[in-house]
Amino acid sequence: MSIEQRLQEEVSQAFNQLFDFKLKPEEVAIQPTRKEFEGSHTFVTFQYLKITKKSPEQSGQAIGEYLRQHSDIVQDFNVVKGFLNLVIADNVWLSSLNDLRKNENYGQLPANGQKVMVEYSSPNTNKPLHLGHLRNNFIGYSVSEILKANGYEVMKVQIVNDRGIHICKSMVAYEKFGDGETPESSNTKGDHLIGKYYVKFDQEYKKEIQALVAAGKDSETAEKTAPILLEAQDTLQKWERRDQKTVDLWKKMNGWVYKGFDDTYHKMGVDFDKYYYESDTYLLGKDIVDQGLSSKVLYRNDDGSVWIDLEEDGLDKKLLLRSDGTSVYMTQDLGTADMRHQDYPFDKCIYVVGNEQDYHFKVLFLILKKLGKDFADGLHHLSYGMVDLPSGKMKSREGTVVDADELIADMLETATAKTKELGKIEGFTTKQATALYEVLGLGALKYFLLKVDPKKRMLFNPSESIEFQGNTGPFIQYTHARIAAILRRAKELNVVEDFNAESISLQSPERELIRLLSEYPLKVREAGENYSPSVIAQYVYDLAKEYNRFYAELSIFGEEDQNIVSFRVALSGAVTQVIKKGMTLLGIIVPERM
RNA sequence: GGCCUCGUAGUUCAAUGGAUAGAAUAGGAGUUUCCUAAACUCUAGAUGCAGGUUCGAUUCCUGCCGAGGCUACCA
Repeated sequence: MSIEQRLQEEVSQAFNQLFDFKLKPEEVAIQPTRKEFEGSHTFVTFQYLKITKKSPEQSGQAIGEYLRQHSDIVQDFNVVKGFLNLVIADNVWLSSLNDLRKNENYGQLPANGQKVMVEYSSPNTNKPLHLGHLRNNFIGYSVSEILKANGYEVMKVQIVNDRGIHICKSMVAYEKFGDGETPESSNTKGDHLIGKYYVKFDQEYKKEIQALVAAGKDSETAEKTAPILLEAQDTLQKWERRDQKTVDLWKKMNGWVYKGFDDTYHKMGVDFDKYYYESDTYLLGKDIVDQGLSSKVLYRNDDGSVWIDLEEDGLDKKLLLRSDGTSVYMTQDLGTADMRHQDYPFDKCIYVVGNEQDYHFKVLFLILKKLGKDFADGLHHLSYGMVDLPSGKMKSREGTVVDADELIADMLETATAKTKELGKIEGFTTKQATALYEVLGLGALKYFLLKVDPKKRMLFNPSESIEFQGNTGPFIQYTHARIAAILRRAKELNVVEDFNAESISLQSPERELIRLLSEYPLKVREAGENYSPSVIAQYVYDLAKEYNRFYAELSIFGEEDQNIVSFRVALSGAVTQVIKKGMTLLGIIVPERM
């Protein structure tokens, strides 16, 4: 049982004894004590005054007095206004350190028998990945790891948007201007090559529009009738008719893109258990629409189109089948959700998708619920905010995107330069040094994107956002490497990590470190409940920061008392383990030296 | 227009309705015969505006101002 839980029990007993009131232990609100007061746990009395029928101060005093006399773990207390600050005995801290040290699975909750599907990444195949995708992928991967730590069985999937007008645009431009170029012939990553033709399409399209306008057409007509656009639409129709030549080209070009994506995913350190392809799923959902019609959840218009009316729920009417009987995005998503639930009978399914689709998912989930799908309650849209640039939103057509591959390469370069400048790679082989640069560059990038609450929009300034000092990935990695050095030295000196708790009186950074360590499982749970890697990121930073304070203030091997040396080495070992676990949840590797 | 987010130090981010609103960075001042200075210490600096609910509001409610998003028989 954690210290917090024990306190809840004891406060509950105090209420029973002092005020003859049955307060459930889980209803006892304990919060961390602010730095400037003595103690580690604080019980706030205000909300219980109706029960105690005393002033805040008197209530705190009474409960504090009771705990000091009857509690096994409370050594002392003080009351400031209505806040009862509790001081936990050192031996309690020390034994809790020993408990968590011995627990290899510390922070890993037991399996809860529930299955979760996490969908993330899900790119279009007409252009390379960009900064927004990086945030998506890092969040998706990290949330999957966090859910595993919370006892879920996790299936990571993505649905590749491999068909549609966008890829046809690249295809048309490639046929017109490609001249047989391949990734090999031009030494270009496949996804970048396709992206090049997507941009080319847009340039030609704009030229044609201008020409048409110059010839006297109004701009709206020009936009709709530009020959190259008609060609793209024609290509889409040929694709849907399974025209062999079109399908062959489509396969070839998508193949190039997948190779490029795989390369980027590999560099990013993310992976998937299963891929879905929209070319396989875009026709799904019609049978669900039929069911919906017969159960009268949906209705058919005079022109034959099928709709659902969500106005009672404060939303609009939504189209589900066009008048010509073809489906729309929503239809396909209905079908896909149903199919995925059959593939993998999940209890929860998390869609990691940007917040511009908030409305879409609200509608999707509501329709599934109205159609009586029992899995609808387990669906969750993990809606994350856009990554903005100082110039505003990224727009691929305006060339203001930050390319994922380029950014990763930049990070590596910066990490390399920084490391060399600090002269930190003495004794490293070239291979080790390269590996370290990757770990640091990627760590900085991932931490930067994950430390912010996913829900919030965030700003990325290419020239100054990624730092290696302060609240950053490398700061935490550095702390880990420092501790690793301590542990290596301890091994050389044959320091045993077992210590005698009786004779140790804790210094404040030591007590604070153990307190932080004991919070870790709570943070894992909080991160899981909120689908928020940022909870872990902030926590690991706090832990690393506190360790550095400890490191600066107290000597480990300079201490004469060998028992204290053992204790400090043991504490360091526990800190490094938790840092590593936490960073692993974020998908960030921590180095042994740097 | 309607609907949904969001406004916190110069800047980028924190804060289950709790105490004197935390960090980082940029600024100022320091720390290395001592386990890695990518570190540590000190200093200065913020809740858009106006009301309301509450013992207590950055947090909840209303209005205003400002930023962004959604509002396709596109995906």
